[in-house]
Parts: sequence; C-alpha cells; structure tokens
Amino acid sequence: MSAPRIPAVADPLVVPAGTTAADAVAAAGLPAHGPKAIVVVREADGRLRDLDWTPAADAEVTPVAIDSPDGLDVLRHSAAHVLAQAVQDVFPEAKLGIGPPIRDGFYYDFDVEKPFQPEDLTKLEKRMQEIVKAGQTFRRREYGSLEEAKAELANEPFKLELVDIKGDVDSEAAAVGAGELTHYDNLDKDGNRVWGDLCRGPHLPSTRLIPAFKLMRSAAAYWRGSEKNPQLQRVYGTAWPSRDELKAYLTRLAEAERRDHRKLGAELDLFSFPDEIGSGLVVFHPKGGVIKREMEDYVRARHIEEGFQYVSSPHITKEGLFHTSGHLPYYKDTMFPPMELEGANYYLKAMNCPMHNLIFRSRGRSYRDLPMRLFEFGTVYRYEKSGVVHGLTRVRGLTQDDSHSYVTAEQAPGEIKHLLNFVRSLLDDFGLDDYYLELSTRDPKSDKFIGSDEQWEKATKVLEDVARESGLDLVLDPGGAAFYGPKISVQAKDAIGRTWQMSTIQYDFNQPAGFGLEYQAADGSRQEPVMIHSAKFGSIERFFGVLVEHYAGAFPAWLAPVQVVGIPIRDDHAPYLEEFVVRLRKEGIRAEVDHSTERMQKKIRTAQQQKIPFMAIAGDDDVNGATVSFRYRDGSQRNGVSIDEAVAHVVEVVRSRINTGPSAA
RNA sequence: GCCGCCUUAGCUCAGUCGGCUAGAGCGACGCACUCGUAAUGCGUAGGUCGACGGUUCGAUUCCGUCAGGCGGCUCCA
Repeated sequence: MSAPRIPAVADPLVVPAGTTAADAVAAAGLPAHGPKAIVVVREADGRLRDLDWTPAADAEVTPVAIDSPDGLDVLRHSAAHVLAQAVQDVFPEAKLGIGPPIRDGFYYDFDVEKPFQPEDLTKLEKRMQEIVKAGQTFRRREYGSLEEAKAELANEPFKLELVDIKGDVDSEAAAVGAGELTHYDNLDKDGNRVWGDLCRGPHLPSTRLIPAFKLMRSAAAYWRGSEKNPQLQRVYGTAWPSRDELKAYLTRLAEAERRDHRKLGAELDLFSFPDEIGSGLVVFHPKGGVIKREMEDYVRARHIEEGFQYVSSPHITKEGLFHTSGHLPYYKDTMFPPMELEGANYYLKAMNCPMHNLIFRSRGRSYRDLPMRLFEFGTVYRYEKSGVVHGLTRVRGLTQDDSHSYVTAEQAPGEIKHLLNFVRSLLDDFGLDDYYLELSTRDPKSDKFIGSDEQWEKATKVLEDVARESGLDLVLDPGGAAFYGPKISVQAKDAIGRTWQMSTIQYDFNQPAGFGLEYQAADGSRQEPVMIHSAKFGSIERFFGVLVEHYAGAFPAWLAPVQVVGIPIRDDHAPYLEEFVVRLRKEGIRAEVDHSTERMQKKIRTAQQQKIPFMAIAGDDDVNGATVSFRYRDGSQRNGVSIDEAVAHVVEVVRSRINTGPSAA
C-alpha cells in the first residue's frame, strides 16, 4: 500500500486562465486546512496572491503554506483585520489606523475615546472568536479611482491620510499598496459584506483558518511613528498555525520572564535601584560586585595586552570642553543640567572622548607614537527620558570600557580590524555567540552629521570593508551614525532572541579637527590623526544584564559570585569543610561553608537556588576517607573525591574559564 | 517626554463595596532537632498600606499632584 504522493510545498503549480488559485492548489492535492494549509500563492515575480485570485492567462505560482514566514504574515495580518472588525463592533466610534504583522504576532492601531482596559481585551478576544468561527471570507476589491476610495473612507480620517500619501515610497504607502488602491471586504456565509478595510493584502481565504490567537496587551503609539502626531491605542496580539504553537510561544514568554535580569538581580542579590538614589542609577551588591570586578579585571588586562594604556578622567568638566568636542548642541537634552560654580558651568560627562583628546594633546606627538591607544572605565551620566529607563540595559549612569585609538589615516583600517577581532574574542570568552554586526551610517538628508561627503564615504567604506571581511552577518542602519562619524556595533542576542547593542567601533574625523589634534609626520609636517572610538562591553551595566539573562543567573564557574559552598551533613562536619574551604581560598577560589542551622537538605536547596556551581558535601564517610562529595548545579554528583583531587578539580574548572558546567555528566 | 496600568512587611501576594487589633507564604531572629543530596517543627519580631494635599464625622480604600515601577510609543552618543 503506497501513500499518494503529496507534492513538496515548494513545487510550482500552474493556475489555468480563468480559474482560481484555490482550484489549482486543490487539484494538486495540497491541504486547505490544518497546520500546513496553503493560504496564498506566489507569482513568478514574487507577488503574493489570494487563493480566489483568477489570472487572465495561465500563471505559474508557488503555493505558500501558513507555517512559512510569508504564510505566518498572512495569518497574522488577517488576525489583525479580525481584531479591527471586533473593535468596531464593540466600539463603533473607533477609527482605524494600521494593522501590520510583526514578529510572533500583529497589532492594530485605533483612535478611540477611552484607552482600552484589560477587560476590553477579554471582550474583544471573545468577539474575535465569534468572527473566526463564523468563517467569513476575505474578498479583494480594487478602487477605480482615488475619489472612489475617499468617498468610501470618508469616516476613516487616518485611512484618508494613507490614501493621500499613496505613491510615496515609505512604509505606510507599502501597507496600502503601491500603484493601486485595494480594499478587502469580509463576507459572511451568505455573501453579505459585514466589514471591510483599505488594505493591500493578501489574506487567508477564511477567518476560520486562524486556529490560535491571543490578545497580549494594549498601549499607546504615535500615529505614523511621530511624537508630533496624536497617539492611537495599539492592541498587540499573537497568532499561530496551531494551538500547540501558541502554547509553545506563551511558554517561551514565561521562560523569558524567568530569566529577566531585573528579577534575577533581586533574587540572587546582585544589584538594586534604590528609589532614594534615583531612577536608572544602580548599586551593585557584594555578589554583583564580584561579577562586575571579574569583568573589569578581564577587560583591563585584555586592553593592556592589546596595546592600550590605562588612563583615568574626572566625572565632571567645564562646559567649554563639550563645545570644543561638538557634543553639546546635539546632546544637551540628554545631559544632566549644568552646575554653576565660580562663574563657570560644569557638566556631568556624558562621554569620555573629549578627556582623552586632552591627554593626546598634552604634549607633542610623533608618528612614531601612533597608534596611540587610551583606555579607561569611564562612568558617564545620561538623562534618559523617564519612560525609557529599563533595568541594567538602559540606565542614567553607566560605565563604558571606553577606548580611543589615535592613528594615521593609513593605519585606520588595520586598527579597526584589530578592534573587531578584540571584540569578537571578548564575546567568545564570555560565551556570547549569537550576535550580528550593524553598520550605522549618516542620513544625507539630515544636517546633524558633520563633515564632507568624501570624509563620510571614505570612513563608511573602511568600516564596511572590515565588517564584510569578518564574515559576520551585517545589517545596515542608515541614519544611525554619531554626528562625528559612522560606526559598527555588535548587536548581541540573549538566549530568548532579544537584541542589545553592545560593543561599538566608531570612526571619527571631526573631533581631531575640533581639538586641533596633530602629530609630526616623518617628513616633518604636522598631520591630523584619525580617532577611533571603541567600547568592548559597551556599557558594563548593559553587558552585565545581558550576561545574567544569557546564563539565566547560572554563571560559569569563573564568574560565579560564590564558586564553592561547603555543606556539612551534621554541624560537627563543618570544621572539616572549613579546612577544605581554606585550601580553596588559597588558590583564589571564592568558597564558603554554610554554617546556618538548617538541615543539609535545605542547604542544598538554598545553594541550588543561588545557582552555586560546586556544592561540596561532607559527612562521616567523607571525613573518614579524607574526601568530599560534589553535587553540581545540574544535580549530578561525584562522591568520595579526595581532598587534593577536589581542590585541583575546582581550580582547574575555574581557571579554564569554561562557560559550561561543571557537571559529573 | 507621551498613553495606560501598578505601588500593602526585606521578597511574593491576600484584603479593606470608606469604620474596631491589616493577613499569608518565603526570608530574618530564637528554641528544639544533628539528619547523606531541592523545604524539620514550634515560636518571635517586622507594616504611619509609596509621599503630599483634598473630600469626609472618619481615608490604606474616593479624588488630585508628585515619586518610583511595569507595558508600549518616541528616543537611544
């Protein structure tokens, strides 16, 4: 008995002229329902078509399944339409914004009298469920003219605005459809129109093909993304091809919450943000301090190995310095307000580069001194808007492992390569391997960026060449450069896929001129150096936060605040373990004995919750045999290990800086 | 900064439709228990219910302002 051959999803089909794509899909034996359903087809030119599309001439198409990236977008965008219909059913006065698919879901923006409350979302979800069950079909309809569209959309002011900007090549126009104006009607079982929306499409054949969705939250969002526009109420939802996938997604979110560094920071007693100090200002507790110190010791030693000189500069400076550097006009709003003292304005520094420039300029420099590399832990203060402060990843006081390389123009590419390799090996040593590069360039339309076209082009090319040569994924970020030059940054992902900007390498041809930096060349002439800014961690705080999430608090042994905890089975075994711990401490291991009055089972539980890599347990058997018994964080055990071997084992694991384990498995 | 929600013990959370001594678990402390791999039992202390102002005979509860937090938007050197 042989199963009928089911064509591979990617196999092209021909839709004969005058018949629907759905017919062709059905004729090919492809599923119309379920988690692999074909929901749209793709034309040879890449354009997606609804299943009721009927070509005038034979057309070769590729079926698109609901679980493919395009299929998911169609599913989620269709879910957004169902949401919009539900909103207008429940709140008839609501006006429509836009409703695109996004990663893992969709949103739709509405202008409503009162912002949505959590109960409203429950109500809307219920109404959506009814619409899904009703099996409404989506029907595409082309407007004959702009006027026709405007007449129909007279009650939808935001849609009218979209109609008017149609033809622009920005994203809103793309949502409507460039070149033609189309509308999607929702039809009930009897073919009556129950709802509709200006939309490019495509859509699912039926609302019934939305098997699993959930409204997640509502929030305000500016119309067309501008602070100057009114705020609409945005409803976020998620939609999946099956209930299981929805469940898996919600589980992933719960996992994300479990490893949130803000939560773990309190649970593991690493850091806090006391209200008395102020928003976005962190204090590291002793255990967090250990990790921070390990990071700093590591990166200081590495910088010195890589040819950097360790320097230091003050936290405040007179205003003039930031005029010279050119920062003040751009960043005044994000700097803490000045302190007036003896007739001068002093600012908390928001960047370290001007200070390093003064070190460079403090005496005459020769081409023989270059590259000259200065490095420090520079603590800077930035007055981030109150709504954006977020745990350790967006703070108002942060320490950069900031360096500036002063080089000749010829040396710049080599130096940038050197810095990128440095950054890569650092990320590798900390066990972060899921990251990509971003190249931030200027926006030629903006007047924020200083310097000639040639300077920008040349600097951008140098960075781009090095970035491409690295073989890492490179994403372009037009308009994201600093005012003084383009940059490469590392966007690292934590274990749950969120990305954070970490390391940066920036090419600067502006500040050397502003500060009048120069060196004497071999021919005796005075030349201007190029300055390359670089931070390897980026911000120590942010890197710390990402590390916590990456390891979910279970740090590698070399970073763990407490590396070994001795757990006596009876109180009288404690002195024996104390001797063991003393030997470990002599080797530089962070070890302690749990002297609390709890039972040993409780001590194991506590150590487990603290995610301590090594538990060294000792009872009568171990004392008599001069051994300890290891229990590792993963629950595995190694019993009866001789003291000498145990010390050597811990020391070996810690010094190896291995980022996995330890384990007996 | 904008919109919405939230703030009760060190932590996580009940509760008060405006009314008498505001509760629990964990944690802390004390006593007993001395135990072989994720919570021993009993007891004790701990709160001007985020701050200030208003309404009220009476406010932790209702209203306002501020601070802090959360989710987005905008921003992010």
